[in-house]
Amino acid sequence: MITIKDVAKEAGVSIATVSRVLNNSPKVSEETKRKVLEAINRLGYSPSFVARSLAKKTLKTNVISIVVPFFTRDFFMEVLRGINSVISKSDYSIHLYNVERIEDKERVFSKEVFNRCDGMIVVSLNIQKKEAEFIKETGKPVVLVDSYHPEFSSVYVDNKKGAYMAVKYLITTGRKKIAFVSGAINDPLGCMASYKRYEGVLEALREAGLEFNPLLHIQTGFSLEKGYRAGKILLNRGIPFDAVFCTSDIQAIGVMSALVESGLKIPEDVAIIGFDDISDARYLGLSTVRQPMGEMGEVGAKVLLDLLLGIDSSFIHLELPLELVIRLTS
Amino acid sequence: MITIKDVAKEAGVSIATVSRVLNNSPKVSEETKRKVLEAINRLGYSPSFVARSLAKKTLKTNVISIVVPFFTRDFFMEVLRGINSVISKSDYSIHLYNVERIEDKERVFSKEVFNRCDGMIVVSLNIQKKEAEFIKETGKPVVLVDSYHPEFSSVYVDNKKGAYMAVKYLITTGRKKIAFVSGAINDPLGCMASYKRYEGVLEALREAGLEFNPLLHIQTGFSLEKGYRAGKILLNRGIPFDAVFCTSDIQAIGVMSALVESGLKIPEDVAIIGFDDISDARYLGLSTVRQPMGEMGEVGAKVLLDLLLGIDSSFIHLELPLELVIRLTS
DNA sequence: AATTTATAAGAAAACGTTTACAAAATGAGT
DNA sequence: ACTCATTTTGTAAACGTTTTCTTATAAATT
Repeated sequence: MITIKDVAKEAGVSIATVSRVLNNSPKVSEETKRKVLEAINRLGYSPSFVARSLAKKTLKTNVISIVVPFFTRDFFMEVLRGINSVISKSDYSIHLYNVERIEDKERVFSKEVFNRCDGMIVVSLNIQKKEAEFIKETGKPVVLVDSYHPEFSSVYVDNKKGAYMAVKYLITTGRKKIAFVSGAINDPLGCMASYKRYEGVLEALREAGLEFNPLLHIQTGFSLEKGYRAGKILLNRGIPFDAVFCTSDIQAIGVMSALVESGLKIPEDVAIIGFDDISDARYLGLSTVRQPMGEMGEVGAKVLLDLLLGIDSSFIHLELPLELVIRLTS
Repeated sequence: MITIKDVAKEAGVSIATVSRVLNNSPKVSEETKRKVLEAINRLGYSPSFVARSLAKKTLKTNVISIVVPFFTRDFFMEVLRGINSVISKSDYSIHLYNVERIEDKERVFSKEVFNRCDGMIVVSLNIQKKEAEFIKETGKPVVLVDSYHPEFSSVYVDNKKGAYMAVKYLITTGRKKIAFVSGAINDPLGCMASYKRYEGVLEALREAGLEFNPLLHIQTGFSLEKGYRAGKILLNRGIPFDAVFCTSDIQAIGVMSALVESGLKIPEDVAIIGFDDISDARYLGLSTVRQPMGEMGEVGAKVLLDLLLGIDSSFIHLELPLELVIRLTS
């Protein structure tokens, strides 16, 4: 391994000078700078990141940790794409932590992880009191995407309102028996989206004087298959319904295929509205509540980058708008 | 910041002893071990990763770099999921590099990146001679997923054969004018999949004495929208075709919706076969060439983990099988 | 020419660990 | 009680940088 010493010898200067060139300190003559640069080139030297971090007071790692549950889901993919599009233009690289179980979450909020990065983006996970304290102690900036906490910069949408808009629209267009396919209302990892959307559904129904029928509510996973099964279950229960609101497009697509399979016409017999507006939704003509997935990621990443630059004024709580997109299924 | 010195003082021993406890060296009495552990606990000490790496000869980072182009595409997502499912069980964490442009690729094969990880998984990218030499120099293990190079462990499928199977099937079932929707044949990043599949198409046609009509070949991106447009273009050209083979399911779904929109019946008028077998394919009844996306990732990650353990016998060139899945579109 | 001031370069002390080596402490065998 | 081996502990030298002092050199002021 080639070290700064080798470079110093090759260039005929001291290691201090080499270091200064490396950190382009102004206090070094053009002449020696050239010599050192040449030596570096000749030897193909690249400074040890580890030694560097140790010597500098500030343990800069140039790494941003991203914590995301089930990162293979469409929503998280889109958020990740947004984050990545910003970060890949900086000189930070990405540490990715996929959390699917409680243990994973615990592992992430540890010194080991925080020691190795300069900042963190947490997607969709709720920050508990203990975790918040821990983060504060590390002193490193953390921004929340699709989640809210008073003490951390957050970029999010109003999930309750989104669901409210969708269900209200269904009601306005004459639907009276509205089924609801959601993720787990009490998510063990603390993803609040399903819960908030549940609240929105309740509010819209209450406002219209309609009753919420728990038998028309299915809690299930975020996949096409799970949506398909939810559709089957709803049909099997034999309770009539004329609309389905789903907490994700992928579930909605699954529900839709189950209904179509049973000979139901959409939207004549049953209207369907999803959530997210993934690209498939456009092509399938699925009505949905569009949330700016990529943008949430982008904005979150930008905010973190600013915080890392020390721009404290970039602390922010930003709500991005949702949009009800009506297509062919409602 | 709490250092090993503080712990030593608190426990009333020397820093060497603390270090021994940390690295659970056998040469330390139970009694002192307990004292040290207590002190560590009391102080909430966590060793500096950076100092540690510097002191150890072997600069272990406990990081695995994953290099993947356009990681938001279904195929790469599935591969990533496979990789992650293995790595998340180890104590390695993941550095993710998304490469979309040539510059990105150059940036990745650099000392800066290799210094910060113990090994690398490269997905779908072709390794050039220069890059291979560079990697060899670093001495760090690299495994290739969905790509092949004689000098590196590789896990891959036979793309040529996959395309051959699909097209041969179409021919066997009476199709004569077969369109081909692919990614770029000469991918600037060196993804060989489209090229290999192109070869497979040519071979199947030649074998059957059919001619390849370049006007029935569209090179485009891997998205539903691009597939949709490809379908439109094919229709607009006015050249009759009775089948379409696509290099990905997502393109196939796009093509399909364009054809259906024009009133064509599938598979009566036009048969369609995709590639990948993403979950949507099953629900949409899309015929396809299934490749074990998740498994490629899993196996690749396992091989890398073994190599990192120093098990040199785990160097491997492994071809995983493809399977032609016939559903409703062919 | 002698003094001061700027500027450029070097010497050496950090940074927080690990580890080879030396030194105690313990215990067994006489 | 005395040596010798064995275990446990401490001391100090690495690891590859940065950075604070110094010091040497050149330029500017008297």
